[in-house]
Formats: sequence, structure tokens, C-alpha cells
Amino acid sequence: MKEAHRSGCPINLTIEIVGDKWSLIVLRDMMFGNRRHFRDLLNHSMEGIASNILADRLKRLLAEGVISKADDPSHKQKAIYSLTEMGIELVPVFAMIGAWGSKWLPVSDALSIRARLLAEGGPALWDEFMDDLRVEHLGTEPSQPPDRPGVRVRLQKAFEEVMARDEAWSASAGSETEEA
Amino acid sequence: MKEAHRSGCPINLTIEIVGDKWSLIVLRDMMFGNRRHFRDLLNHSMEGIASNILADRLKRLLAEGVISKADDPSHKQKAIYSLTEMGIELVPVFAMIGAWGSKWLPVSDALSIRARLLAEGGPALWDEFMDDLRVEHLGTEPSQPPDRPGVRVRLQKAFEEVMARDEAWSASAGSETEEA
DNA sequence: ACAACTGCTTTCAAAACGCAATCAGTTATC
DNA sequence: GATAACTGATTGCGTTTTGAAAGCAGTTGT
Repeated sequence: MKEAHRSGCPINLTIEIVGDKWSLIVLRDMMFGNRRHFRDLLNHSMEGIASNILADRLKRLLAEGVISKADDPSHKQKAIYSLTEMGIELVPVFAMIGAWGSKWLPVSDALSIRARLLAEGGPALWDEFMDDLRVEHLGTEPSQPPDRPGVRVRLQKAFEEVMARDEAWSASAGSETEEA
Repeated sequence: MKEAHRSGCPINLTIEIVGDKWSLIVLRDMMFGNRRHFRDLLNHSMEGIASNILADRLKRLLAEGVISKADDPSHKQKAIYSLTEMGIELVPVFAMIGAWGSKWLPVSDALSIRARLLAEGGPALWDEFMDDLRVEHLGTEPSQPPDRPGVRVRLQKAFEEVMARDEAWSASAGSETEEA
């Protein structure tokens, strides 16, 4: 036993868990990027997280119950990190944060398309996404037979389409900057 | 010019602004507690913010455009801090964070009643609250003639009712701990 | 004149951060 | 069966951020 909480306010307690520069980034990559392994989170981190920070955040999120950890059968040293129900229910928080950031901050077009689609989809889409995540991370049965790709795949596809469009524009507008 | 962003991701950019232990606490107190002055924020901070941290956070939030600062006519040294539209539109984010914290963290009953009411009220209540905040912080005209107290006052009233109930329970259950 | 109050700074220790190197065990390659 | 690559971390160390207490100059009420 060590730490007393600063207050019992729900906002404060949430900040005590995810109120730092990296925790939400890690959770975002697990949630939207389907990163489940240490190296995966480390090497594909868009923001370049350091390995000691990543290890520390995974440990803390694990202790708080936001994620869980399991052995990967394919590799004795490999660990699979999963979102818990507690972590999965952060989807609406991410949706709101993403919507706010997209509206007010200098986001890149390609990276904000996911956030805008998720916000526009509203609670119905968030619920569908959370169901997908429960299947992937908790091993539950799909509540409906999947008649189309999951939410993350659809968001990813929209992202890649914007990327392709942007690169086409970039290539036609100034191909001299593309040489190796 | 000094800082490059870690990435153009909306979630990352939001974290770069409010992803620390105190920024959201300050904004919460301005929004829900109607704290508008430095000393007000400092002395009535439930979590006990230090004056240098408060000064720094106000400066940063000001630079990012989340709040604004104006002279208080009643005192030449006094400054009034206000939420900007950018800050006011954090209401849904706070609502979601509050709802998540209330569900998953060891919140105190009294302090979580506001969060639960705000979450249950949904977008309609958030819009009403944002309208209230625009009147108070931006000086706009009420979109509707106020036929009842503002959202914050109603939330505060519910909070005080829970407090009164809890104290009554506490007093009847163990008055021996109340002696000075 | 004096005390209380205003936003805010200074001081200095502690904690967090960030980078690189490293580690011990596991697996794939040759 | 050596060796190289990969696994989830840990260690060392210098820099940056944070935090608590005290202090400060100007303003106001008494």
C-alpha cells in the first residue's frame, strides 16, 4: 500500500490513471491499431515511445486493470496484451477526444479521418466497435454474425484511401521531392 | 518557435495540451466550479494544486487558446480567466471521462453525482450546459430565456443534497468521530 | 500605517522522461 | 550446433518536468 488519491472526483481519478503523455497513446495503439505485443507497440509507435516508458506504462495499466497480459503460445517469451472491459469502455472517451482534437488542433487530414468517422458514427458505431473489441480482446462471441468487416478495418480503410489520395496529389504536385 | 508535434494524430495533439496531471483539473474547476480567479483556483482546489503549477498551466492553456484572460475592473491586479469556445467544447469530453471514472474507479458518492447526472443528461444537457457557459464566459446572449437555474447550479444542488444525506447518515451512525 | 490580498516568481529537491546500451532466454537460419 | 535475429524487458545516466514552500511587488480595505 502506498498511494492515497488526491480526491474522489471521477475526473481526478481518471487523470491519475491516464493523465500523462503516454498512457492514452499506448491504449490508442492497442485499440485502433491492434498492437498487442511489446515490440509491436514499441517499433510502430508513431510518436516514438521509449522502451522503458512503454514497459512502465504497460505495468501501470495492468495494475489498474485497464489491460491484461497473457502468454503467446507461439513464443514462450512473447506476451499478448489485451484490453479489459474497463479499457474497451474508453472508446467513447477516445471518440470525444478525437472529435475535439480534430476540430480545434492542427491535425493531419489522413490521421483525423478515423476520428471524424468515429465521432459521426455516434453511440451506435461505438457500441459496434466495442463489440468487435470484446471479440478480439476478451474472446467473447460476436453478438451478431459479422456480415461486413469490423469497425477498425473500416476506419483503417478510410484512412488508407485518404493517404492514397494525398500521395497522388503530392506526387503530381511536386514529384521532384520524392526522389531517393 | 520551439516545439514540433509528436504527430498529427488528434488524440496525440489533445494529449500534448491537456495530457498532464493538472490541466484538466484546472479546466474542471473553471467549468463546473465557476472558479475564475487565480486565488480562487488555488485555494479551493480539492486536489491542492501548487501556485507555480497553476501559474504555468494557466499560461499554457492561455497560449493554446483554451482559456482567455481579462482584467477584473474591481481590482487592478486581479485577472479573470474565462473558457474560450474551444474550452467550452470540452464539455462532452468531461462528460465521458466523468462517466468512465464513475463506473470504474473508487469515486466518492457525493463527488460522482454530478458526473452521473451529466452523462445521463446526454447531448441535450451538454448543449444546454455549453450555452450556459457561453453566456458566462463569452458574454453571449442566452439562446433561450432562462426559465430555471443553469445546469451547473442544478448539478451543484444535487451534489449538496447527496452531501447532506451522507452527513446525516454519518452523524447518526458514528457521532463519536465528529468531536473536535 | 498596517494587514490582508492580488497574481506570480524563486528556490531547490524529487520525480519523470528519454535515449542508448544491455540482458537472458527463444527461435529461425545456415 | 553455431550464430544471428528477436522476445519483453532492465539499467545507467543526463535532461526536463514537477512539486512544496517561501517570497515578492503592487493593491486594497481598515
